[in-house]
Amino acid sequence: MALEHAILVSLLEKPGSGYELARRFDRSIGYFWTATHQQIYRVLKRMEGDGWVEAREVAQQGRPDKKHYAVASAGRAALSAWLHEPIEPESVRHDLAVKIRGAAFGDLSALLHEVERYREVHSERLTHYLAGEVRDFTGPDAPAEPDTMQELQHVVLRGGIAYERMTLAWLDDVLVTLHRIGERPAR
Amino acid sequence: MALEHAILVSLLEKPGSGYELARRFDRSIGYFWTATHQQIYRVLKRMEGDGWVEAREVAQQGRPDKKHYAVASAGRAALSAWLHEPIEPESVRHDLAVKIRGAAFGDLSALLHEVERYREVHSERLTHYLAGEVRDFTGPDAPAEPDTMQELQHVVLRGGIAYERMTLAWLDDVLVTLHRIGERPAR
DNA sequence: CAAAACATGTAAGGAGTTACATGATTTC
DNA sequence: GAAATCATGTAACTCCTTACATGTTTTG
Repeated sequence: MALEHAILVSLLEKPGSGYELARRFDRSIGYFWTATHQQIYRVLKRMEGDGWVEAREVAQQGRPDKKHYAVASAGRAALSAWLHEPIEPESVRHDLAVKIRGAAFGDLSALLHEVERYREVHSERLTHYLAGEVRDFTGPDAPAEPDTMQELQHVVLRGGIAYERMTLAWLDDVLVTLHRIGERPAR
Repeated sequence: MALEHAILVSLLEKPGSGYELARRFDRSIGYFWTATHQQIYRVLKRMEGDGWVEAREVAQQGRPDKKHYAVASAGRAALSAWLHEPIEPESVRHDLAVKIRGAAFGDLSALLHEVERYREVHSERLTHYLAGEVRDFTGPDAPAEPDTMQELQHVVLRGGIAYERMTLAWLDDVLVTLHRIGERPAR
């Protein structure tokens, strides 16, 4: 389980409300750990009960009150303990791979559409990541001498970029393979 | 949800018992969809109730009886329907990325060990995949003219190989970044 | 003789998803 | 006037993990 820890990291990078966290999980940290607002509010409440985070109610005019969360010392300790704990590299769940092998017993053209759709999604993600890299790390507005936090954020982003590029190349391989199967005489 | 569908694909490739399926989920299909035997027995029972698979009890001497499962026509139809259904590319859960960003607020040397451990695991997986590729697809014992099922299995395996290579290169990038951070003067 | 392989399950709990609920303000 | 944004929650359900349970045979 790492949602608690992802929240701790995000709050250490910048304190904020559950709502703000939920939005960060739609970008930034959400690129490698997803969570919905329902999950976040539930876990945040538990973390507050455990003393990992501290909430401060902020009254706002015209808007609902919000709870501003910051990491408490017990939260920092919990994060540190987790960093020392060895974790098994996560198990993979890759629907498309199942679909590809399933297509041998079904409809190859349905698979073709699905692969093309995946290609578009991953292509957009890559564009998005590359834009973020320029904005935050390599462009003219980026810090000339990044600190540790920024260096680490950047290397994680480079991982996302490498993943998307690899995936696009593989999806092309899948498309070529599907065409080859489609063109040859049935055996 | 795709465990049902992964089971259908595996049983179409080769019928077998729940126990045999569980072992396949430790290799082969398990490379991109994991499941424990508890999950498999439970889902298999539900699938039998839904008429997706048919079981035949096989008495054995010296061993517990086993149930030999094969896909029924309703199962084939369900798989085909799923192949036509567009699926969102899966959401990512990457513990190590969370740990890397968390290391900015914790212990960089703990992270270093963890990255090296990951490197070993992925290196072993790559070796294992490559051996499987030679055995089943490119070596002298492999079929000269692969059928559709084998072509598709091969392209999925190539995806796994590409993933492991990309991951190893990225982990090296992470190691280099960590060394650079460690060597420079603190800011 | 111990451990691994064969074979199938139950039970409890934690994690994640989907739907429902409310209500003001700002933007198009 | 509708839709999106801000802000927080509950409830029900499915899914997944971990631990427990049983008993034989083959292999080292």
